[in-house]
Amino acid sequence: MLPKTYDPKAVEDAIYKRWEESGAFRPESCDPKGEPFTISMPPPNATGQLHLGHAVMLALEDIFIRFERMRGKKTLWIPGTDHAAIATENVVIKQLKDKGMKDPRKELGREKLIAAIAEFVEKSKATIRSQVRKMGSSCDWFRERYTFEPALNRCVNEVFCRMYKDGLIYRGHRIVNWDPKLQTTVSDDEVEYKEEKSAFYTFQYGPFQIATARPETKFGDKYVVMHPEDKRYAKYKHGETFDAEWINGPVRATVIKDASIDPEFGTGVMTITPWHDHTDFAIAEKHGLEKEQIIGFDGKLLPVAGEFYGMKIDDARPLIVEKLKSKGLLTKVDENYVHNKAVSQRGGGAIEPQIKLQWFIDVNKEVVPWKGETMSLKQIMHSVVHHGDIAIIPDRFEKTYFHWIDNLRDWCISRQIWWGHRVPVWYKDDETCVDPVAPKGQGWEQDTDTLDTWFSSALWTWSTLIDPKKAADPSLSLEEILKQSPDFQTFHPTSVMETGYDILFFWVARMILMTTYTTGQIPFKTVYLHGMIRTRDGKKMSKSHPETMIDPLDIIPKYGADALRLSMIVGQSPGADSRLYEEKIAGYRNFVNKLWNASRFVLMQCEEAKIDPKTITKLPKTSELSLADRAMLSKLQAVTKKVTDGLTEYRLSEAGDTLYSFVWDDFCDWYLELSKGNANCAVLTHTLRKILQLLHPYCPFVTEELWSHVKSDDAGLLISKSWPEVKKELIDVEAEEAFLQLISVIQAVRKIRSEQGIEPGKEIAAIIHTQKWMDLLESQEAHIRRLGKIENLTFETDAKPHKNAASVFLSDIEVHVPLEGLIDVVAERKKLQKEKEEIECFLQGIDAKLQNADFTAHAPEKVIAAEREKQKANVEKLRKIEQRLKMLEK
RNA sequence: GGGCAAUUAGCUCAGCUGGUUAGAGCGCCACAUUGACAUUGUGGAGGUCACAAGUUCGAAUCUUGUAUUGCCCACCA
Repeated sequence: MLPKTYDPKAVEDAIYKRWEESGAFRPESCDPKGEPFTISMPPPNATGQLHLGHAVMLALEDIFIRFERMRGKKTLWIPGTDHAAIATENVVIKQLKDKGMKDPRKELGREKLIAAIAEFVEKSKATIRSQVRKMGSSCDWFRERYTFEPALNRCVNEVFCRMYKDGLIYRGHRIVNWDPKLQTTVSDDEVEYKEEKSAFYTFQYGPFQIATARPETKFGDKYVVMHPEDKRYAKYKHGETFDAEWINGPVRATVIKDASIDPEFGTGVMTITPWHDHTDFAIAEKHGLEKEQIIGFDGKLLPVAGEFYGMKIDDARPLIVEKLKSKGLLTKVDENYVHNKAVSQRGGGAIEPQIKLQWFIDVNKEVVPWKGETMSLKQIMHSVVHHGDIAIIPDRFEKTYFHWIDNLRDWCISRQIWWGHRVPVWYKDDETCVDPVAPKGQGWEQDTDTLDTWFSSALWTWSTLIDPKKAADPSLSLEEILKQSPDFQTFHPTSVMETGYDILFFWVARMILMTTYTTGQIPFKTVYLHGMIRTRDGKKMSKSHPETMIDPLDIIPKYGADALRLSMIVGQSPGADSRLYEEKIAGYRNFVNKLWNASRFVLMQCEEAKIDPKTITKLPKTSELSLADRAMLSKLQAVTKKVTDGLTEYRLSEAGDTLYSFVWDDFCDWYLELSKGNANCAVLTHTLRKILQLLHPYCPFVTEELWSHVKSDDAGLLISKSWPEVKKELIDVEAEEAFLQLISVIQAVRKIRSEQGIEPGKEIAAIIHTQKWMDLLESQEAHIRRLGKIENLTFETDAKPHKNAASVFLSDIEVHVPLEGLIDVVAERKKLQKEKEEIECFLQGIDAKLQNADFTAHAPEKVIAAEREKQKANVEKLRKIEQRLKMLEK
């Protein structure tokens, strides 16, 4: 016999092991003729622990996969981890520093640091693997991949070189986002803007007033820019020069007219610092102006700063202002100026724009063949979503996606860190060699930069499907490797890419870019974006506030993986943030336990009837079924359809919610209750089995465990069981309707009990006046007695009023419970009066509606018919209430 | 500055293309309790569906505007 309470801790790990050993996670175990269904798991960063974001991702993808697997598709879910270049290098460097090392990069050197990181990553991968298992993820571990493995490196190198040859990758001096703290460039998407209040200074610069928040960049300024239409400065001509006294003495400056200047802002004139500002750089490029570096890559001022040379910019700023002030050049200070400061998403330090020799991907060059046209990478990215090759759920993100593409600049892909795929370019004297493998001969030095981690992640959907052995064969081209990799041929393009909306640009867009370019295929057909999980107050969970964090690893032992999964999926709509807190998880834990006990009940009924549930293989004939049986089986068909449709259309929350209320409200609260006394074990078992099947994608552990107790002998694991089909012959609308009537009678009796304050346990009698439901109710007498706790039950067709009886009027039935002088006539009258008024008011509304010619002309017949029904039922009810009131008058 | 979303019960949220007297979970109140389940059951209280105007026979649902909140993008020297 099952224990009274479900204990997930006791069974989850063993069940997972059984699944894994059965081979059920592998596509090889599926029907070979099944249509492929593939998901590439977004690889968690190999930096440590899984968090709730991963848990959501794993739960959603596991639901997709389990559902499609049960539906007979050849499903493949590839797990993996990401080497997460900057993030991982940071973590390890920090760890080494905590151990007392001052500058790990210098002290260890490239080789040793990489070895240290690799060691850390291996440990971290092991942790992640076990955590992914804890969530119940049914992914194919034999195909686990890693973004920094040799096969991936091969792909990265091949793609890089091909893009270089196509002119899509170039090296150039361009303004980039420099992170002085991490000593590397970062891409535009890795820069965040934080609001900051700072002083805003206005200085005298020759005849002009110029405003700036960053006086420390102004040493090299020798251009003043203004709008060509600005009348205030009409007398100055473009290209004209003037002399000005400046920080370190006199300078000669040139006037530049450019329409990008906002005449309304500040004084309408500014000086520019092309080396350290994106906008200024663009102006300088346009007019062919000189550029000069002011701030070094270490964040300190260069010799151009004169006496301030070598100072950190933050320290120098007040001194520079002081100096200009003493020279009488400071004309105004606004202390409350609010502007956005660029900070590094990774390191958190200030970002300093710098001009640097870097590698870029050109997103505008139209050289890529796509569907018979030659397009730029930007255009392809736009096209595949625009033409519906790729659908984004929810679709509003398509707009965001297009907007991002429109604003996309060339992607800076080189990084000055050591952990990552190294740029496959070699230099020797003046020669440059771009090739996947190192050139032969002495003296070649490989480029010291590594690639943006998203460069390799962008290849994820297809690089994980290539055969690593083929990838190791240098004689094969990338095309040949793809052609000779059966997994790639079978499983690509993948079916669904499920990930958080926060990496739509970082990752999803880049996969589209790189995969269409490399393979000529889209990477996936559907993008499903989930929202962020927030705290109860709607705040972000952050590491800096540990009390706000919910750690899946704390939750799983306490509530079970199933409860956690449900709490993150039900009530959550795609793309929308949701809040998670323990009470919610506990609620689903209760649900899982309810299911457990319902199964226990079924098993007990079978035991009592001396029927082994494992021998039950089919349902009894319809003629042998009770009303409740037929109603239940009928309802089960509707639920099966709704859940199947919901899962097919990615409405997971709705389908989950349907199951939740079906199990709790219909199956447990009514069907099981009605089964007490005369249980039909075959129907009970059948229904429970179907429920377990339908719920399996949502809560795989508990359903698998229960399945082992109720399945038929020849059935294997639930994970490999086929998905329930809708059986039309079991749909029985009449039974469902009759069942509702039965329930309302029982509820009516309960209500009277409650309203009249009838003592608990005290048996009462009820008289039921029926019209058309007479036969039904008589046949259900035992149920009504038991569930309504009624001693005597009388059915009458003529509506003779009973004096000392409380009444409830249903549309077709009225129920009276005779009370021995207990009835409070005044209260009863008041209640009925109120009810009467309500019905009258309601009937007036319906009358008006039905009288309205426009309504009868426009409304669909179904709606009109429903209104008529309502009217009839309520008129009848009203009549009864009036009769009853008259009687009470006496 | 541009864009996207949200606003429904004390809290967290459903409510699909307009059509029963607007729902659920948690919380709250009352009652129940030996045998599936206290991780329970029954009953109940609680809502001018943010506001305003419009379209319609009919609006939580569609349109427009307003307010509040959140997010994304751009960025101003």
